[in-house]
Amino acid sequence: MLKVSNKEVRVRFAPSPTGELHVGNIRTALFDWAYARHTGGKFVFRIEDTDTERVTDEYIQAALGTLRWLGLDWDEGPEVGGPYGPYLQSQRLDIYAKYAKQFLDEGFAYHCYCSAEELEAVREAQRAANVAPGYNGHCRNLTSEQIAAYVAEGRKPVVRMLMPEGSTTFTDLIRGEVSFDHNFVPDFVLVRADGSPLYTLAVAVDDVLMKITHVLRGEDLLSSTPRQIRVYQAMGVAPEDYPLFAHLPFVMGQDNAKLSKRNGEVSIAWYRDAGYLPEAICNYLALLGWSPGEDREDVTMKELTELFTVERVHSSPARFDIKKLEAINGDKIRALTPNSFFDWAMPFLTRANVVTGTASEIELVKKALPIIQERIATLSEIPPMLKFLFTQDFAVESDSASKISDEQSKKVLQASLDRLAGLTEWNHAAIESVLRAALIEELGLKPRIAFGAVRIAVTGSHISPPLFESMELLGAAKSLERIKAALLI
RNA sequence: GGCCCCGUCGUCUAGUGGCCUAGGACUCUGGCUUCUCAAGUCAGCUACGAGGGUUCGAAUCCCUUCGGGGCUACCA
Repeated sequence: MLKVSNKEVRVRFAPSPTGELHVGNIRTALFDWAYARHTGGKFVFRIEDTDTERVTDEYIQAALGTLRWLGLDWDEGPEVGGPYGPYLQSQRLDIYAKYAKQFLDEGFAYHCYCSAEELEAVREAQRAANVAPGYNGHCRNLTSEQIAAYVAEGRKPVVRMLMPEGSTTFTDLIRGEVSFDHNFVPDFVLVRADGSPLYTLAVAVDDVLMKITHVLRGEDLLSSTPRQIRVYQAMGVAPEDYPLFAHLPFVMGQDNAKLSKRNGEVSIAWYRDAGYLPEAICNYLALLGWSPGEDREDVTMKELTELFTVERVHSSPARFDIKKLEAINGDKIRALTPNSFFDWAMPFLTRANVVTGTASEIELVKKALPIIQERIATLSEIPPMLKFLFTQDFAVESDSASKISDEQSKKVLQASLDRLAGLTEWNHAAIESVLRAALIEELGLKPRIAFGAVRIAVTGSHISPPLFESMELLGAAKSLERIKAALLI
């Protein structure tokens, strides 16, 4: 039975930045963060960079930037420090070395001189014999003569943990009791031949030293848990002080399985550049493997911290569906205040070279944003939608041009031009009223036909923000000029 | 192959023995609204993987089976 503890909750997110963080990583980070905030505990951010071959400083920086952008603030970790630092494993090598030596001295681990080739041969044989694969314990009880011989050969040993007979059983907060027979948990390597530590050592040592109380991580680490627990035992940690484990279900790609570049495994930076809001990404990701219940789906970051519990995380994997993310993003955009929508929009407009940022442009942007706020799902749709208001070299889109080259369109445009030219007050209500009179009543046309032609002439496309508002914002001079020009198409 | 995890509409999920002729959301289809596109709104399609039990009663408990996934590294 789980013991109720009144210790302060300490949760860690400990990625190994061998690439940019993707939605799966972030979902884990989000749950870690939400759980820490929900319980009033600490959110610890640790970098697992023991794999020096694959982890790069660039990826580490990107990881920090991603969490910050998403609003997942950490209480301890890189840049902010904390009482149990350093929080980069590459800076804790002496600590791991100390424990490795201690395990060796106390008989929990031993030197293994087997070469990669020998190990591979053993695995081959095991596969062929159809028995459980894993280290065969060859170096467990080497005599001093054997050791001397290996050393003489120039072999450098790894440090290998000795898994005793028996089994390891623990209670996963999401999956219940899980048990592994040690026959299927072979002796594992703690320290490489070059003296550098492996994840298996570092993760367990750090979780203990950093006083981590809850380990919420991906399901792929479920089967490494017995190894981690063995390290706790070697460290002399009492069972009641082991962290509690909760293995989160996978986030999988659109179609079948595994996240890939094609479906979801793209960096969060990609989503940022594509115009997704942090709140939307977090809200959507929160729904992958968790739900607030009561037919609710829309949650703010604050609500997430209030509602999130591991009890409501379920055990089956979830498919990443960008369509739903998009829908949620649209909802979040619509919920933005005018000021904050403006703040989000400007970088997209400048990056797309639609505006440069002059005072007059900003004024126009502020007037234009309200008419498009409810018609977009991502911020990247803003530039193409507002381009017609700012462009210096206006031209009707080629596929729309053909729709206004017929006789009827010419009549519509000419009539519009005549009436609009006489307009003394240039505002959307006035524009609408004269155009309705001229096109709908006098020419007897259907609104969609009549206004469609004007829309193409003025905005350059058959899809645009509301026509009359668009014309008001464009101004009389440009609007008339464009209609005139369209007459010549 | 072995070990471990998982299995409700196409997708995310609600559901912890009777409230379930299974609810919500996204997608899709159709309608309304309508100056286009959206938004809004109404309706529709579609699910408890299968087979056995237990029980008055099962999506919910048990067993088997099938299917999916993970691990099986001097990666994490």
